[in-house]
Formats: sequence, structure tokens, C-alpha cells
Amino acid sequence: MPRATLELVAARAGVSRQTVSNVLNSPQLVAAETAERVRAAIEELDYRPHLAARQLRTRRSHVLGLRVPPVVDGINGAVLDRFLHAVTEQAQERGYRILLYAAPDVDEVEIAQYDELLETADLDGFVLNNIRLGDTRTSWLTERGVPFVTFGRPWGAQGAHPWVDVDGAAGVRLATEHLLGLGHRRIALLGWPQDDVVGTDRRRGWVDAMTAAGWTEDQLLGMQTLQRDGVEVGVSATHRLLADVGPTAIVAVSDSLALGASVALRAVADPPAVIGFDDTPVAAAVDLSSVAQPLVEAAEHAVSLLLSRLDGDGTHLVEQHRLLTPHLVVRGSSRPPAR
Amino acid sequence: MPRATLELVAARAGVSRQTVSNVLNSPQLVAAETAERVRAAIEELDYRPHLAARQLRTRRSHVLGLRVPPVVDGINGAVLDRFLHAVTEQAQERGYRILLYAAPDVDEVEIAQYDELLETADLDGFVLNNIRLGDTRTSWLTERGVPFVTFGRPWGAQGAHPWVDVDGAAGVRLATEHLLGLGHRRIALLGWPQDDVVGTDRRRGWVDAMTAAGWTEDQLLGMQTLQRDGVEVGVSATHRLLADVGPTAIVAVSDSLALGASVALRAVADPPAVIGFDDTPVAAAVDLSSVAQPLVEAAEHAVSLLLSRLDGDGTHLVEQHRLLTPHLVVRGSSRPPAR
DNA sequence: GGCGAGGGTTTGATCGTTCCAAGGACTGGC
DNA sequence: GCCAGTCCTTGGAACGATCAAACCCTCGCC
Repeated sequence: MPRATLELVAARAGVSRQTVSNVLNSPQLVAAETAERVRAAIEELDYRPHLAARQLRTRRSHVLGLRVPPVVDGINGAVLDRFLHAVTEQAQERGYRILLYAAPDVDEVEIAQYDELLETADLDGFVLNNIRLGDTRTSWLTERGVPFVTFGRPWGAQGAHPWVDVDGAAGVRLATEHLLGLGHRRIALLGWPQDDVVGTDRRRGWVDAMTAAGWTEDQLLGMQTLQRDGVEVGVSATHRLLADVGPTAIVAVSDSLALGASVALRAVADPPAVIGFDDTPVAAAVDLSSVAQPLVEAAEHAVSLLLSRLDGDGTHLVEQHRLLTPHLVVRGSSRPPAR
Repeated sequence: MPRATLELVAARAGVSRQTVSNVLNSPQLVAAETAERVRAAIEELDYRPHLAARQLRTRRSHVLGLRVPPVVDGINGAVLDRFLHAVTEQAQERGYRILLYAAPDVDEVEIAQYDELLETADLDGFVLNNIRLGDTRTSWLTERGVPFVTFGRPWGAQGAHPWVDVDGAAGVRLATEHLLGLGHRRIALLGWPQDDVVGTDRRRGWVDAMTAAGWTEDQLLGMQTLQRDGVEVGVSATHRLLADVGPTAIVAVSDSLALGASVALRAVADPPAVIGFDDTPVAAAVDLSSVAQPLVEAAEHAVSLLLSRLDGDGTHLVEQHRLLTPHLVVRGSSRPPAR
């Protein structure tokens, strides 16, 4: 059976090409009766529009670009994994598809990819997921008027654009308050270095909850370690905390660090409670409490923001964004303090 | 600056459209000198062909379809994650891109997606990654002559098609021999149910290594548990093995099961050695030895097989396939037997 | 009764590429 | 000096959709 085209459908319904096209794209222009007849013809011939032809004319591909980042540690990769799935599903439901592209962690290379994809494939927009302070990718895209959303806030004062993010401070505050509620007082933090904006944000949740519980900022400075991410780092940092601080509970800004803590605590009698961040499979596997990001929700909003810009009625509210609140998944590592 | 087109480049180089097209697609048809001139013009105008236009004419999109499966357990998701990245990178290097589609675990729904993608987007081929015994998707694709590769063997006698897979039996044999080499004799297996072909294959590696070491098949039947995947299952099954078999080492057919074993063994003095399968981030995190699948290599071959069919010179060797051997990643859980 | 308005439909051109059949230049042989 | 053959180039048509403008009614109004 040959491919059904607009022409064929038109002939079958006894109308012109354009009318068939209108039935699909601008139904309000077509008389109800005619539309009905056309729809029947479409059905009979199992007609589906050829996207490349449409794209050639309209310069719209109905495809969104998404980067698959180089696999690094693997633990946090799981986060992206779920986000990826949710984004794909959301986009699909709304008539868009997701095209992957690989790029190393170098802005210029990634920008070259944008250029290529826009020029040759007419991508309609991008979803970025690991923006940094002073990111040159976002400004490049903004300058060119390319629609995009980021999963992650633009931390600097760089131009505004739509974004979705999860409130890290709120998440860590939740975790800390949960531990306070269990009766813990001396709660230490495994944080990231100060130049990391995400880590600094998450740390704030701990600071807020702890100061509300009576600690002073000065005291807290002595109850934390700020180091880069990693299981090994978590192990050594925890040993230090045990020696210097003697905490009854530890809050970590990542599951990697929290896992390191669990490992370090294995040999300890009456081990402190531990809570991680991201609710990765690893956390579930080792019975570690963790702060869970609402990734499906994040993906929904990301796609919504992007498509409202794309399909919107011109009133594109450029500065839209959404900050989501994570929730705490309580597991075995949420022990009450030893008496 | 307006978009550069073939026409524009042709004018600039003082030749016709077709000649420019030939320079790009059939260079052997064009005189060297002319080609040089054309290439210069392309360079100057920063010309890049518009894929939709090409696609409209040739019915080839240079895009491959890849499914993002529903996120289930998360531990094994990490495997797909790395595969995904590798496939994207490989495809990109060879001038193809990866388009994602989401589908639930229902063949008919997925097939409907194929139909849609082929008809509306001219996808050139598919990469499938979770084929089952008696899969209807592969036969549908085969019937229609749609190029595809699977990551995973077609276990049944169903029609042959290109595939790439990792030799699970070899992997488990490697693990078992490693343990034998450490001095273990009584090595138990945490397996999957018999109706699972992958699990059965992996089990065979254990059987082979163990019989070579002097055990009889009958004896081995008493040294295994065959259950579905999961951390919880691993915990309870391990308790049973400890009571009934008293092994000095345990080989598991997945990291989930192996992790369950590690958890169950935490309270045990002189715990048995444990080895998992898949080398997921979880394994690395808890210092668990594990069999690693060569995913990058698998992706390379998958893309190669698919593209040789697509770009090949007609001599498409339909029944190509590749079985890769995994390697063992030795970590702390590879303890020698307690004396 | 003629004229303008406007809803509904048709017509022809167009997007950028490749296919096709035919045209032109150059070489070598007689 | 002509012709065949080779090699390269050329212009027109086609892919399947949308855009823009023209067209044809019917209706209401003066």
C-alpha cells in the first residue's frame, strides 16, 4: 500500500489539499460537515502527515534536544536517568520528541552542537540539565532567541530564562528537622566546597534548621566538612567528624557522601544517624534515608515551560520558573540518638 | 545572515546545484579542481545541508530510534544509562542521531510506536535492548524489513537478526574461577528462576566452573537458590544458604541479589565472599566485586551492525552478531576463605 | 438591484534537497 | 577533421507539506 498523502486524502474526500491541512491544523476554518468527511477519509487511508515535509516548510521539527552527559560517577547518573524518561514521556504526550546529543563538558563544543542541530535539524528547543555559574551556553541560546529550559537555577545574575529546580535548602532542612525531631542535637554536615552553589544552597537548609534549634553560626562552622563529592571522601570526612565533633547524626548533601559515612560508621558502636540526598538506588539498597527530588514533576514543568513558549499564543512569559520542594524518604539509617 | 543553501553555494562556486550535491555525496563524480572550489565556497558560506529537505527526497532521516524503558528498580537502570550514552556517541560520530521514545512494557503499544515513527519520521532503524523469549517486536520489524539490532540474544528459535550480547555464562564462570583460585570450594549461587533465559545462561557459568572443580550436578542443585531479582530477595535467600549450605563464597547473577547477600552477611563472623553481576555503581559503592559488561564495546558493535546494514554496499550480512566477554572487577568482597 | 463583507474553499508558489535525462566539453582513434 | 566515447555538468521535476492570495458563494444593506 502506498503512503497516504494529503493529496490522496483530499481526492478521497472530494476537497483540496489545503482543506485537509486545515482540518488538522486550523479546524475552526473548516465547516463542520466538510471536516467530518475529511476525517473519515483520513481514517480510511490511515493517513499520517509526513513530518519532514512539514518541517521543510515551517522550519519547525517538533523535536527537542537533550544532552546525555558523559557518565562520571554513576551514582548520580541515576537521577538523570529518571528525569530523561519523564521528559521523554511528557514531550511525547504533547506531540514532541526528544533527540539526544553527546558532548563533552566543554561549553564551546556543546554550543557548536546547538548550532549544528539548529541549522540542520531545526530543533525547536533544548533542555539543559547541568548549568553552572556564569554558563556561556545559556547566554548563547538566549542571544539567538532559541527556546530552552534548564533543570537547575541560573545562579549568577545572568539573563533570566525559564527554569525548573528543586529546593535543596528545603530538602536538607527537612532532613535536619527530622533528625532534631528524633531527639538529635549535635548534627554534623557533610557538605561540598564553598564555591559550589548547589552545595552552598543545600548547606543553608542545615544552617537554618540548626540555628532555629539554638546553635550559633560560629558553632556550626566547627561541625561541618566541605569537600568535593565522592564515597572515599565521605569515609575520611566522617572519620574526622567522629574525632572532632562527636555527632549523634550526620546530614550529607549527596548520597555518595552519605554512603561514605555509612561505610565509615560500620565499625562504630552506636553509630550516628545518616541522611543522604537524591534518593538514588544506592540509598535504597543500603537502607539509607535520603532526600528525594520530585523528578517526574520537574520534568513535567520543564516540558510545560518550554512548550508554552513554543506553542504559546505569543504571550510567552519568558521569566517563568518553578522551584519544587523535595521530600524525605525515611529508612533504617534514621536512628534515634543512642542514650 | 540568511541560511546558506545549495543554490547559494553553487552560485558562489560558479557551478550548478547538482555539482555541489555531488561534492558532498558522490565526490568521485566531480573533478578534483572543481571540488576544491566548491569546498571553499561551502566553507565561506558556512553551508550545512538541511536534513529535512534531504529526508523528504531520499526517505532517509539518519535517525535511529531507542526506547527509554520505564524506570523500575534503578539499580540496573545504570546499565542502560551507560549503554545509552555510548550508543549516542557512536551514532553521532557516524552521522546519525538518536531519537527517544517511551513505551510501556506492552509489545503492541511499542509496535504502534514503530509504525508511527517509521511513517511520520522515516526512522532508519532501531536499537532494542530488552528482548524476551518469543518477542513479537522483532518479528514485526523483520517482516517489514526494518533494520534493527538488539542488545541481547534472540533466545528462541525466532528469525535471525543482528544482535550484540554479553556472555553471561563466561562472566559467572570468571567469577567462580576467581573464587576457586582464592581457595574456596563450597561456592553457592544466587540465581534467577529457571524460566529466565538470561539467568539460566549465567547459572551455567557457575555450573561449568564448579563441575570442573569436582562437584557433581546433583550436588550443585542443593547449593543454589533460584528466585526473582531484588535486594530483599537476596537477603532472605542468603540466610537460607547460610543455614542449609554453609558456603564460604556466594556468586550472584545480579548486583541486587549480591547486595542483599552483603547486607545479610553484615552480622556474620567470617562472612563468605560475594560477587555480583553488572558492576553497577552500587557495587562500586559498597566495595562489592562484580562482573562488568563491556557496554561501550557493546554499543560500538550495535551501531556498527546497524549501520553496516544501512550504509552498506548491499552485501548486508543479515545474520551478523557479536558475543562479548565481560571481565571481573575485583573489590573487597573477594575475601579468601576463613580458615 | 448592485455592492461590500466575510466565511469557506481552492489555486499556485515555495521550502532545500536529490533524481533523472539530456547537454556540453574534451579526448583519442581513424 | 570528424565521430564515438568518456567524463562532467546542467536544468527541470519531484518529495509532501504550508503559506498567501484569489476565488466563489451567500447574505445584508442601501
